[in-house]
Amino acid sequence: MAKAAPSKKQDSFFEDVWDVVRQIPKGRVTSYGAIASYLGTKMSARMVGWAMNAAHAASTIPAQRVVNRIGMLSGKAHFGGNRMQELLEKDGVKVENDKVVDFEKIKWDPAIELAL
DNA sequence: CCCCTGACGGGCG
DNA sequence: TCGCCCGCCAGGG
Repeated sequence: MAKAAPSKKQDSFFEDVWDVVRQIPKGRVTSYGAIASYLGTKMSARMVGWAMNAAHAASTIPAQRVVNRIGMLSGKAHFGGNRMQELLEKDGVKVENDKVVDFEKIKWDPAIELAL
């Protein structure tokens, strides 16, 4: 329906966040802050989490690969039960006590990986 | 229009 | 080293 919008204004950085999350390789994880920093909103990691909330509704977004800075499955509750952990383990990511094992080792930083 | 909450992060005590 | 508080941005009541 021809919304005739002069410019979509990128639909906010939400799509940008999803695009980054979609590029996260299997077996790798990243943090909200890393994505926020890559987008330039490093001070507002919360917004990344907010985008994830919308991403969950859209599906097709491996939001389970996005955890907080300590590698804890902070958004696990939003997946329902231990769905997030199961998805991560299926990706080859070991999770223990709601936390990613060797998080620092498998951490995927978009500011570095996508900088290439 | 004002107030509160939220999947975070960093600083200070 | 652990714990508490403030800051950012946007949506909902």
